[in-house]
Amino acid sequence: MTSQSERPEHPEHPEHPERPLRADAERNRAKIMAAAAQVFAAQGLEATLDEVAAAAGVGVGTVYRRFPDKDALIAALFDNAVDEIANLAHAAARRPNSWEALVWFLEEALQRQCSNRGLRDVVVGSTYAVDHMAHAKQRITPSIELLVARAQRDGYLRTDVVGADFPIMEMMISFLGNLTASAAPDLWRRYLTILLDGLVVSRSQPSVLQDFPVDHLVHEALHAEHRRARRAI
Amino acid sequence: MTSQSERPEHPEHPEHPERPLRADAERNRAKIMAAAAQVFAAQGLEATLDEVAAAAGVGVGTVYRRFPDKDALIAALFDNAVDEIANLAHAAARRPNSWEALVWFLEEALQRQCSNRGLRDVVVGSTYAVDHMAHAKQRITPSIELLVARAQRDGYLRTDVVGADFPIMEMMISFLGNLTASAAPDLWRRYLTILLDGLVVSRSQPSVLQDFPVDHLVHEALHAEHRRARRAI
DNA sequence: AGAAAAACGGAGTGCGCTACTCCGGTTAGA
DNA sequence: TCTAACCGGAGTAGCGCACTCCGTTTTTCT
Repeated sequence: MTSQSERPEHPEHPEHPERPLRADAERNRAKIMAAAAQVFAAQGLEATLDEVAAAAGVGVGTVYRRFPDKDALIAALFDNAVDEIANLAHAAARRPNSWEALVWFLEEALQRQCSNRGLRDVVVGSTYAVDHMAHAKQRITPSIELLVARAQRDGYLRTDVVGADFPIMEMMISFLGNLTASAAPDLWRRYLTILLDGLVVSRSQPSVLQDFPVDHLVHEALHAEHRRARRAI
Repeated sequence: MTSQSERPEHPEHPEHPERPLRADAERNRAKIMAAAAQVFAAQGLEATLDEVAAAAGVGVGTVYRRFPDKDALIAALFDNAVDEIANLAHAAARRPNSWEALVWFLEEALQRQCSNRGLRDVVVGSTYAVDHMAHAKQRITPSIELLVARAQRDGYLRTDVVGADFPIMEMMISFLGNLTASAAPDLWRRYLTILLDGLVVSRSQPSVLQDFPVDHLVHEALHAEHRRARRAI
């Protein structure tokens, strides 16, 4: 990511990024990235950098020594996540059956999105990593377009949907996934199945739906969510 | 709503709520409710009571004179919204065709939910009106259960879903609805159609999908959302 | 080993934001 | 006309969090 605005020289982010970090610094950098991924995935972007530092076992100062600000850290994580999903799309494209390729991609991508609240926050309205979104879109869109076109050509997928419908449906489902992540990490699959049953051209009977104690789970999930918001106990 | 915890006597909320308000006070109360409904629906519960007051054309003091705190105002609005949806469910139950009844209910309920961000905030994790949720659930659940059971009995609705699936699917869709409310207030209908195509027992071809310039709209919607979050311009 | 450079920790700071209060002025209604 | 009820909105209090600063520790180089 090239710095598009000449950032005022931060004392501890020298103009020679080539010089390798000291061993302990590099170790800490890795610990920070891992911890941040964990914390932001679990709590979303409102998580404090203090929390991230604590999870990484370092001080906040150390975090700020590696990343100029919260946004930079989040942007780095976001780029990683985008990479991963872009790779999934490519991998899917190499599958023989075009319907299974599409389904496989959706399942894999959603597995990531549903367990990553931070990802949702970036996509949906946070102020973080705003300028990385466009790049992510460019990166992923064409692959999805391809998967969709093939599934339609082969007569599996209804022809009145377009590539752009898929990110939307993914957002819908991953929203639910985030909500129920703690109570029932796989509940979203139930609704993906229903949605897929709505996306095939025709069918004579429903696909099998994974069973869940739905009523109970919803109660649990919302309760957990309310506790989360209350920020204590 | 009975006050379940003996609230310390607020000077301006006397113990005789029977005494009618003065004419201007009553007028203002109505203006506040209307403005609050509007503002919270549009912006969600993070909207300030200052904003509500401004929209109502009164001072903040006036708002606090009628409602002990923000939570009370929100709770009152929430109860209204729940009433409305409960009535929809009852009305739906009186329709002759059980499938059309279910579809009608979903469309009407979602129309409300999709244009009301505050409603979502209450349901999903806000700290406001927490204790009103249980009541709302009791109020609405049985009616939905009935609509579902009938549609299943008549062979329209797949039998592996349960009543509790519907609030979940509604949440999924209304999440999207809130997101795209400004850019394309009806986009959610597209995905409801697909979902419904996944909920019928069988079908030989897809239902007609309302057409949208989806790619463009998503871009718009997310952009708008990011601006909203930035809180300026 | 010893010195210089690099990195560390985490208490502290500043700031923005918002729920709520307070009181001098205004209005309804008898 | 008189007073109790009501109004407005500037001000307050307090929190939460991004970020800084500096005394201390660790690495690395000769």
